[in-house]
Amino acid sequence: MEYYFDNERPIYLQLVEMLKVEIVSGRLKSGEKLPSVRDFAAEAKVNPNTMQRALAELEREGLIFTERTNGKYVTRNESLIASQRRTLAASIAEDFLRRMEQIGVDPVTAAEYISGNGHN
Amino acid sequence: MEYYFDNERPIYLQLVEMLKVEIVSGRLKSGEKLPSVRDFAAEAKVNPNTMQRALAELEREGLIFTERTNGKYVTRNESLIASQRRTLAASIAEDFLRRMEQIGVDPVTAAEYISGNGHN
Amino acid sequence: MEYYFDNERPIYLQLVEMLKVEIVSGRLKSGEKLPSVRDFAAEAKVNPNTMQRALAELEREGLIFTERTNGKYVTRNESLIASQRRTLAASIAEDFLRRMEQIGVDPVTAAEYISGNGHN
Amino acid sequence: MEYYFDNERPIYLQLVEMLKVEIVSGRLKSGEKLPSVRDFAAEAKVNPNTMQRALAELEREGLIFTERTNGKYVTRNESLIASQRRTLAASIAEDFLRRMEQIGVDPVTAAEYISGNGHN
DNA sequence: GTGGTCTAGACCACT
DNA sequence: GTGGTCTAGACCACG
Repeated sequence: MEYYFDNERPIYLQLVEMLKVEIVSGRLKSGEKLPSVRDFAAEAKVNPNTMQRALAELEREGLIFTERTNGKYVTRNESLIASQRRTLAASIAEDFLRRMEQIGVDPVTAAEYISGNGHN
Repeated sequence: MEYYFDNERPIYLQLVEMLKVEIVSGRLKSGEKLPSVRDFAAEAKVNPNTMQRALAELEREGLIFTERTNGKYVTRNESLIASQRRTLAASIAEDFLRRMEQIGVDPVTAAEYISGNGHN
Repeated sequence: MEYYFDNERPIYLQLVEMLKVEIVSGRLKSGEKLPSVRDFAAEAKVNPNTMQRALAELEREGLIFTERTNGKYVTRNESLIASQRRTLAASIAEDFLRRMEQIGVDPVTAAEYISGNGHN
Repeated sequence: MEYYFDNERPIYLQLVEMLKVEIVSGRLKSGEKLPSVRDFAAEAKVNPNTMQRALAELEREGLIFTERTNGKYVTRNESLIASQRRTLAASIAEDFLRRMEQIGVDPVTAAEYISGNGHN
């Protein structure tokens, strides 16, 4: 996994988003053990505290859990993962429609670009 | 119009994209005279050379034209603008599907998030 | 306000509890401006980051809110404060009954110590 | 039994309280022989002198007595134990009301949290 | 001056 | 070696 950060938003929030994508996509599997905070931070080239903060946020959302002194794991609650996927998908869809509206394309026409009917 | 740039890509290319959106959306109207390069650059807080480069690229694509000693104008070729809108829309749609695939949502399901049927 | 911390639990959590008590008791009034994070930290003799963490937690719970570049304020949502007071009271009551049970006093007898009937 | 001490108060006093709870709750039975001071101290992970001091205090209050060369025993005076239980219960009740007052809950409302009527 | 973020480095409990 | 916490100090955007 590649980590690119822009300077506009907090790194820890960008980490949260990227990790969330990894989880809901299944690339980080339900129940899978994560690297140690230190290793994970090194991999992403951020300070361990920053990674810790991101993981704490994911834990707060229930997507990962901690076994004390042992490590952190992706939640085994697959329905929660599915729910988060739907939420993410909805926000991606919203963003899509917003960008389409920005260039003067109404939602119905926008939908045609997805379902692949009668244009271009 | 707000101008935010990230450091990952050339600023002039980001300008090209933003200006293209302004044109195909109609916020910059067909035939409308643009501000002087100097003013335009000041408005976007970039170096005039950078703005010049972005406008040259738009001219190369036919979206604007120059009246020597007089200024630059948005093209009056509305079918070209429409064509560019379709191209932009197609790339936005492509990006949408790519992001959906990233999180494990197939195109058919993705389309339902747009047409608003049977998900969530 | 006096700040004493024990070493068994994180300082920031102890801060959260103490500040919550201040708010639900009304000593920190609804809508009242808090001291700056730095001043507040100095007053409590903790590192500003620690105070920041405690305040972030209170904000997450909705008990305080931030006006960017301006300061932090106690929520104006008085029903939320009342709700938190009930929650806190319930946990204090639970603790009371637990301690009474610890020394072999059943809940009914325990209640008499509160309502002040026929014992001692 | 678990022994946790905070650093704010003398350990021997904390021991006194914990042992008193054990006695009035009946987990240490009337007439029961206590472990040797040495063993008792080891169990609680404190210095034998500290344990000795705690037991001396309990003896002063009559809750335990010493058979010279033989060991220490919980008092057989059950009415004293019962009296101590009432005293302890009263102080727990007092603490409860104090904490409730701290958060702005008056005694009558506090009592309802115990009897379980008409709140929340 | 405000809050927010990030880094570096340390110490702790737990196993 | 693990996560958790704390401190110190720095930089940033915003107004």
